[in-house]
Amino acid sequence: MPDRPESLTIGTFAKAAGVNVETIRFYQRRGLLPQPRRPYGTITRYDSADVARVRFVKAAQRLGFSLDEVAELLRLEDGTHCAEARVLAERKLEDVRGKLADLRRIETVLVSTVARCGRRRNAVRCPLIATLQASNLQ
Amino acid sequence: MPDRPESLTIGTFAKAAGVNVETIRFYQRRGLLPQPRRPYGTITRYDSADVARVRFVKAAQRLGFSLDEVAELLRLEDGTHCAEARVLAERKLEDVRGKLADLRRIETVLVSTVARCGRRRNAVRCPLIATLQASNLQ
DNA sequence: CTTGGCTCCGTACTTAAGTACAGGATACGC
DNA sequence: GCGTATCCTGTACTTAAGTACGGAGCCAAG
Ligand SMILES: [Zn+2]
Ligand SMILES: [Zn+2]
Ligand SMILES: [Zn+2]
Ligand SMILES: [Zn+2]
Repeated sequence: MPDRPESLTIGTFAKAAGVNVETIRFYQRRGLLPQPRRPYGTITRYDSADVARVRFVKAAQRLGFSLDEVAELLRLEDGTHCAEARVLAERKLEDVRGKLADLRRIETVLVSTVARCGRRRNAVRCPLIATLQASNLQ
Repeated sequence: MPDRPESLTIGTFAKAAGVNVETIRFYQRRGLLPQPRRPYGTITRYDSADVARVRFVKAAQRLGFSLDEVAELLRLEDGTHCAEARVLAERKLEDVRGKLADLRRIETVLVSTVARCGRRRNAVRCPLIATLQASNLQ
């Protein structure tokens, strides 16, 4: 990472991290990034460590961690709390598997619902709508 | 459905539909249920058709339709627009399959991440955290 | 040394799907 | 005919993850 240290204004920082400025400020308010402690009347500078931190947040988000959960992960950032980090990841894996099960069930119902639709033998009404109205869906 | 017609107050209606009163009013504001056109100073009564309508909303929601989408489905409620209903359902099925693919990818990454965690050979740091920091996750 | 573009900070708005509540009217049981 | 349960209406709050904006302040180029 050839990066001049302490050289980024918030705008270039945001661009480098692939988010926009408002998101940076939002993360500062949320404690995901340190508050900009400026001696008042100065412009804060950021470096590649800050960029890495935002990338960390985004990577964890892509795995389904909420910002609160990411904050927890960041507290373990020094990497000396393997057990705690593992618990968080395993819990998230359970979440993901739960959602997968829900979606598979929904997929099945939708497939059969679509199949019934358009296949109306001698019915006047759309069987898809009728099915929803009958509410015989789990 | 042995149900005295036009007999339900909003409270019993809500109970019968399995939602609470505020939700009924919310649906009225959102146009999912008709506005209570009362001759002023009277209490609106509801019947089993209203209950069925709320159940329809809930059934569609369980399949992942948003309230806006449910409103669209309700516009097709007479069942004479089979093609339109089918398009909506097929679009939703695509949504669901997209989400499934995302979650399967996330599951894979989480499984390997958890596996790396705790299995730190001669590293000082937790490999799970290190992985997130490296941001080498799709 | 001015001008235009960033930056800073605080506040308010956004979406979705409700939930909560205040203040007043009405209906029902006894 | 009184108490209270229920209703009606409107407004504001909730969560999550931002987005938008307004008024200053700072800074660098010309
Ligand atoms: Zn620890
Ligand atoms: Zn049509
Ligand atoms: Zn159909
Ligand atoms: Zn670990």
